[in-house]
Amino acid sequence: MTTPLMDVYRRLHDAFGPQYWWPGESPLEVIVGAVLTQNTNWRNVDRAIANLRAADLLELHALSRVAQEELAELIRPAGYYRVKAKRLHAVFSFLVDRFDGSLEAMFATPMDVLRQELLAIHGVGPETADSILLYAGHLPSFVVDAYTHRVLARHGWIDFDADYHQIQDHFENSLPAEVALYNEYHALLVHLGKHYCRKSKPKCDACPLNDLLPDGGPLEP
DNA sequence: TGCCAGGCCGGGT
DNA sequence: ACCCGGCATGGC
Repeated sequence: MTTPLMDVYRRLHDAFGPQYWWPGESPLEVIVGAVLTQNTNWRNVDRAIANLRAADLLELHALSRVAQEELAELIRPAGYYRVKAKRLHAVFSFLVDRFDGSLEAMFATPMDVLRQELLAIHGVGPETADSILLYAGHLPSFVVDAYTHRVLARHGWIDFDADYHQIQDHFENSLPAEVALYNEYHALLVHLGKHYCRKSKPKCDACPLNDLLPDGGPLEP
């Protein structure tokens, strides 16, 4: 079976190749990155994570013990550093209290149940929860972000006012529930968004999806 | 220089 | 049920 979104995936994969997202990083590091990258450039997040690594803090029990102000200073390059320090601590407390610090135990719980539990953590919204499920837990939850929304809306495949779960359902109903596919697809959409679908750039000549635009070019914004 | 980046929360209408 | 401001650093 083939669907328009499968075709789009093939186009993106042919054009950009595999993205190797979050390769070789520990699940914990992925979780930390998922919080730090909220509305933030990955380059800044990388600096913050490098600080944590240099401080020998990329380990749950060390992280859950470090003072929030100290954590805040270390993650400063990632921006919003005070709120993110709070959010990270909320996540660490959850991992320790609910699963005794075992990520393996956490990801063994049924995905839909776990997703609801993650969403209940202060500072974890749908994209962060789905990123944790997919990229740290290797569970098939499709990640939607601002780029996903913009790319699909500009092409007329969804309404501009479609909400997170409408967009997620659109993907999950159009694709086989495969972790590798979800992983690669989201990463490819981010790549496309960064290079060809910026807010300030409604159209780009080299965009591999140009011939899929509606007549008259991309719908604004 | 202003705008943007792999969101989310809380308060006001 | 929306809508909007706050949160903050760094790159182009």
